[in-house]
Amino acid sequence: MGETGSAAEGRGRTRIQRLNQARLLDAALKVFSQEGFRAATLDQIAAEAGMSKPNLLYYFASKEEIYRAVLDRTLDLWLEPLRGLDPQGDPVEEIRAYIRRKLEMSRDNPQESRLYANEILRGGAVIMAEMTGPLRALVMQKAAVIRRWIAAGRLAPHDPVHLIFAIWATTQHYADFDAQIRAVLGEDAGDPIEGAERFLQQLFIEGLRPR
Amino acid sequence: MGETGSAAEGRGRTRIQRLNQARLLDAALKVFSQEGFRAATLDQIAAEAGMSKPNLLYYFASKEEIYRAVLDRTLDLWLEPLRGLDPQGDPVEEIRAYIRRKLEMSRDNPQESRLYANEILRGGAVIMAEMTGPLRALVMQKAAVIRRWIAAGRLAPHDPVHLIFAIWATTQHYADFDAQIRAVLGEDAGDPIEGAERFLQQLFIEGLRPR
DNA sequence: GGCATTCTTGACCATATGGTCAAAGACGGG
DNA sequence: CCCGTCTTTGACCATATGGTCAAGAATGCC
Repeated sequence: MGETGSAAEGRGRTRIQRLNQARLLDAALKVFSQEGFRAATLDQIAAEAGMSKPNLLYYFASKEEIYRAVLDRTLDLWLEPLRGLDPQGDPVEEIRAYIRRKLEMSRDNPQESRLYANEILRGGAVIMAEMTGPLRALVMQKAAVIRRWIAAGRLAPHDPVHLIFAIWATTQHYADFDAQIRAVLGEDAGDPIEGAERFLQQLFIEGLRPR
Repeated sequence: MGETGSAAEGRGRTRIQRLNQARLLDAALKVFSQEGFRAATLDQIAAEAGMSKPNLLYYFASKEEIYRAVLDRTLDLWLEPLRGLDPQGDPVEEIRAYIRRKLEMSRDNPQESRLYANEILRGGAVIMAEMTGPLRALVMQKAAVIRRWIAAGRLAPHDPVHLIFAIWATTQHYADFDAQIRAVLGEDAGDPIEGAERFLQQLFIEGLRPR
């Protein structure tokens, strides 16, 4: 008897299950990231995945379940760049590398970024537990690393948590506010993220004051 | 004969019209900013304004019309801080003041910020004209000012448009991602924006490199 | 105080949407 | 190639939602 897909992705038992769950999660990411939870419809997601709505509901028991599944799948990807901040590395170089990784993420996975933006704008009820749990813990851990760097005089004194917020804000901005950035920059201008990389590296390290 | 409110706000002819249109726009701001266009419902907005749905539709002919009215009303407010960047002022002090004004905006008008974030996440079709028109023009004008400051050696050389993006991103982040910020900081910590002000002023001006 | 105009809303409509169900169709081990 | 299991979907249901309408309630000018 089928436990009708109440388990998330990797747990599909048969080949067809794994394939279709993956197709559905991709489709759901696309739709949820553009529309947000409430405005997205199961018909849209099913159509995007090339199947019928009842078939979607065969794999995921409800709209909320597939939404949670997409969010879960994305969370790890989302924390990875910060995890890579190496306490043993050179502080300035580590921050540079973190900014670079986050910008790559905005370029290669803008949908994931918008999915989170949508969720958090709505209040983030669905992922509140991840935020006050693993996310908060990781931020605190890396903030401690940065504080040690500062204490050793290898970084100017700044609040490390707000520093992390600033890196999130500036890098994710290029995914979340893409429409505005293209409108302001004009269509002709090349990839905004290339300019962003140069600019952010310099701003974060050197600041605006002339020397 | 009633032209049934097809005009936006200030144009209400009678006292009751002005009052009710204002009440509806406030309610609409609240609901649209939290839910986004599609997920918001007219019933919600009407209830929030303390009246019936047909009465809402007496003042605004459709959901899209009240949505546009809210967006329009907010746009000016939104551009004001950048308009205040004074070409005659001291460059570092002007940037500082701009960051301060934008942070105040995030603290005092977070709903407006989220309204825009929602709209732009969806692709910004409704305000595309404002973005490629007035917004783009203002950004280009102020970018020219910043470029002159740089040419005069009064600011370190940076791409001025990306600088404006970075200020938008970091300051609006505290309104748009409020839920995440509070989750990471914990409930106890005071007003996040106070810490943000100190941090951003320092980051933008001095950067991270120790000296 | 009476009347035209402006406001307000209960009842209603068409459509969209999350979700159910039963029956048909594809798969795969024996 | 047969049969039990897994997939798939058309038809359907209850509810929500944007919007209409006609009639009643205020309002304000004369």
